[in-house]
Amino acid sequence: MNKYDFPAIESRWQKYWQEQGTFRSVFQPDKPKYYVLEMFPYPSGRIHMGHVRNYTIGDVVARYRMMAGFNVLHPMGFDAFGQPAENAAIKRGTDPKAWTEQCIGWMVNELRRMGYAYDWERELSTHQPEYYRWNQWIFLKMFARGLAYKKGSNVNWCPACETTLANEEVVNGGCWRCQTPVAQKELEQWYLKITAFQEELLADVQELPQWPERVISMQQNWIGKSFGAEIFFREAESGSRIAVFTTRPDTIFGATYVVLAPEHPLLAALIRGKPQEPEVARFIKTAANKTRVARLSADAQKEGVFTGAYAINPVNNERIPIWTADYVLMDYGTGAIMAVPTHDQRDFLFAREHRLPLRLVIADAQRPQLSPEQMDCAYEGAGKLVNSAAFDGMDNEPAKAAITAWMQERGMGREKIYFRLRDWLISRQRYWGTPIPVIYCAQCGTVPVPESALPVLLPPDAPITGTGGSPLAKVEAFVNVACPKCGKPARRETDTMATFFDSSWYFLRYCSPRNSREIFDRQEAKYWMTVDQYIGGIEHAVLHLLYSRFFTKFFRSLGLVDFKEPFARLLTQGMVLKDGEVMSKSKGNIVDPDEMIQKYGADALRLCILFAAPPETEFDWNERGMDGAWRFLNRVWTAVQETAALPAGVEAPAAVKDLRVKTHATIKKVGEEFQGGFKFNTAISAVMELLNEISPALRQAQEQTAAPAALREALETAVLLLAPITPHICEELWQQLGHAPSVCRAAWPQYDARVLQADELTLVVQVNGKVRAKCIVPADAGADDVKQAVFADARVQEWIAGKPVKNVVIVPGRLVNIVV
RNA sequence: GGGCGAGUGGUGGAAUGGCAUACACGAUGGACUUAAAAUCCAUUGGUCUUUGACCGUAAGGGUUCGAAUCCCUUCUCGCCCACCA
Repeated sequence: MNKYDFPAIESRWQKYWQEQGTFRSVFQPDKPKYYVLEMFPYPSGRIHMGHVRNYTIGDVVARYRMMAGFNVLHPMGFDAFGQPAENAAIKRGTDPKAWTEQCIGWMVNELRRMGYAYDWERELSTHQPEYYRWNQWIFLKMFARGLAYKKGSNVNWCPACETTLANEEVVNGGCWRCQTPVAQKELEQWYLKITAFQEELLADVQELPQWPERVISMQQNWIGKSFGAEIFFREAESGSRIAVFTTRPDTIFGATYVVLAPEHPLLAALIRGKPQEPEVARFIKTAANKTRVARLSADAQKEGVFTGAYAINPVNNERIPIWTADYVLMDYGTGAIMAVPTHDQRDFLFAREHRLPLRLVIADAQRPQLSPEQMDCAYEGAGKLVNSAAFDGMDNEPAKAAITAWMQERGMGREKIYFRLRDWLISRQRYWGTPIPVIYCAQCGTVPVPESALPVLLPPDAPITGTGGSPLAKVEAFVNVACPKCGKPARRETDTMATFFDSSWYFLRYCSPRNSREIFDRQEAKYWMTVDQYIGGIEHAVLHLLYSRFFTKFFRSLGLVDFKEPFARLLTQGMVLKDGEVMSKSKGNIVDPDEMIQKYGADALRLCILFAAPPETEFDWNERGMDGAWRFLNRVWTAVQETAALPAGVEAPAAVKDLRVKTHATIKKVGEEFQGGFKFNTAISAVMELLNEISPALRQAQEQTAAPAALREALETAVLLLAPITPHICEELWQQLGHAPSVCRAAWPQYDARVLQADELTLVVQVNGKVRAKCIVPADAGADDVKQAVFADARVQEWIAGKPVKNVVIVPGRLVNIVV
């Protein structure tokens, strides 16, 4: 029997789908919808195995939903702005736009060769003015509400990319793109006030039960809400207020010194004229020059110096020294802490190094005799308060609130909540991005570009060198503009937006991608949104996925949408590794999907990548899996050919009963996985098992030169169940089995519960928990019948011979355990 | 340092309180072939006194009639966060 000719079959059906518009999705408000979305790619020019895995998972879900009768939206587009296009421009002198569009062209071709069921009519690319004008529109809406603002601050700076970075883009102290250690730089930049939504972003994770726990906890961690107290110390000489933030107000009586961050604004005044001034000034300078990584690295010594000044602890009027140390950060809390070395490990280490005093205020019930001198680490556990005046003897947990309330009454402090989340820095000193629609006028100040003047087009002729600041600043025709307010000469903002801005709302644009009047059609968005199933890499857990939630909440505040969360259900697929490592050009270990398509076909690649492991698990690429997938598809192919060659036979109920049971059990299993279990590997193995039962049935049919109906049913079922996974070969086989195309329009098979209802069951019989026999009983046998049948078994008798039966445990339909 | 997750044949993995190792890969043997490839068939956790028994899911303990699965202790690996007060 001939092997199936995948190059011909795959291109034939790809052409058919394109010509027929099989995957075009149309707004039909009365039809149940299903929106499947995979995170859109950066157009690097080539798809890699990670893309293949991501998009194949999405494609199976989309195709399954189509067959199950849903109106499916399954779009694809390109996250086209970004640095690689500029780097290509610098390296090869190409135009970023031309380079990007060429890459998009290549990728579209590769995606088509994989047979993905995308509605290509909805394709969008973020570098098109028709798209990015809405970025600018969103920016203006935020600006009008004070949610986009410019401020001078110490910002993350990547020296290699020569641009600023958002906090979320700093990974392990390095640039997320090139790993270069991030420096700090004082710059005036544009921010989006994501913190305005911090409470909602935190609370609404409750609305995301279908998200992986891991992503939820990463977001919670990132937003970082801490409950505590702000306590007002006073400087002993001047009486100026030093606010500290603590989550442990219960330890206030144990504070033995205060530490200010080196950048703390009060510091200069504190040291002025004191003998410590030069040393402290030197320390401040050194700290400022350290990179964030060096300063925050866990094993770095806690460095600090005494300022010469003292603070008064409001609760007991104690005079304690003020230090400055680089373990205190200006950008969290108040930039100042009260140090309680007995109950905070960092303070403990610092106090020991600098011989600062310790006082125990929480008793450790395990070690009641413990004195501060004996401690070799801080006691951070619970206990009763000691050395804490009126609060002695109170449990420390209730003491937190009690002390805070007590301080609040006396004006010594107040309850306070701090978040770790910072506003989102979006200015980038790069060319290939959305121009920020703002004009600076000497007279009118910062003036937003009027909506009617959008889009602010990216000029095509900027000099891209990778150095020397924003390329747009060098384009006179772009920079020089009349002030929209007063008409006098003014200058445009020359920074562009971070590209994560572009991807924070693209899922809404897909609902009406050609709408030129508004950002999206509200009716269509209301119909299609929310995204029912979103699929992408875990690396976006606190980047794209947080920003998209933020934008959605902003749109809701504008009344543009009426839902809280954009992605109802999220699947984070694992990485595809090669020899235990991430595939990368520099390691030279890239497996090219195109090569696999040429050698084995797109269907085999799709099957292989889904069968290798459950979708969340990372797995190591192995080409042997391709052989296995190819072999399986050929077995299916051959089985259909051979069955089609046989005349239809008479049903022989007894002989084919098992095959029918298997067929319907497989429908049940595969349907469950496609609906949400998403263990495609076991769904595929279920179909393989079905084929393993089809093979002997087929051989028997060939001997009798007639194909029983159950055999046909089993084969047709296998083709339908495989159709979402390996669509090309299934289209071909579906036709060969005598059906009109397309298999995508065929109804998803339903299992018949009556077929699965067996009249006889095989029970496992255990004696003392060990399997000793198997016993066939009628399905409707009662406990007594089962006992009788089991005890009648000769092997069971052998094992219980002469021993008194203590207990018999019966698990209906499964097992009997006899305890002797 | 904190949090989360994982550890099962030669390999990827299945089983999430009820037959451990489904399905596949690899390996071995056989059929077909002049030969090879492909295909098909069989075997494939370990040990032993091999028609069968015992052992076996990182290690040890516990709960249970019954544990890979639940609980405790330990070890190893992975990921995330991390002087966040």
